[in-house]
Amino acid sequence: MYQKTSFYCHCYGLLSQVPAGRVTTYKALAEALGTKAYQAVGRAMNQNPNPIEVPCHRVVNADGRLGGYVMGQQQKQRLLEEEGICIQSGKIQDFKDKLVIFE
DNA sequence: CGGTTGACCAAGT
DNA sequence: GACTTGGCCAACC
Repeated sequence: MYQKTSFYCHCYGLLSQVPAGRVTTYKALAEALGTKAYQAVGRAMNQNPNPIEVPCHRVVNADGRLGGYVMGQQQKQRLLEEEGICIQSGKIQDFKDKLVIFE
């Protein structure tokens, strides 16, 4: 499993809790981890050791933008739309409505 | 152990 | 709307 760091492990764990058709933000993940290392969360996704088990394409910026993606935002956007998320000009529509917060 | 980096965030210009 | 500045924190060198 993920034994790189508990930090990364948490990110993947939380992310795996996000159902299809929903999205989360780097901020939400970091906050759920009890930290403010938003960038660190993004780093974990970039290092993404297992893009299969971890739907990193469901993670977006706090503004509702797609942010980045290993395969490019184009691919990320397409994947999200496939799950029922509407995106326009690289921004998610009804972003807050689809946003998932970890409690 | 100090400095740089980064799929970020927020506020200011 | 775009760009700049400051801040945050883990990972890397």
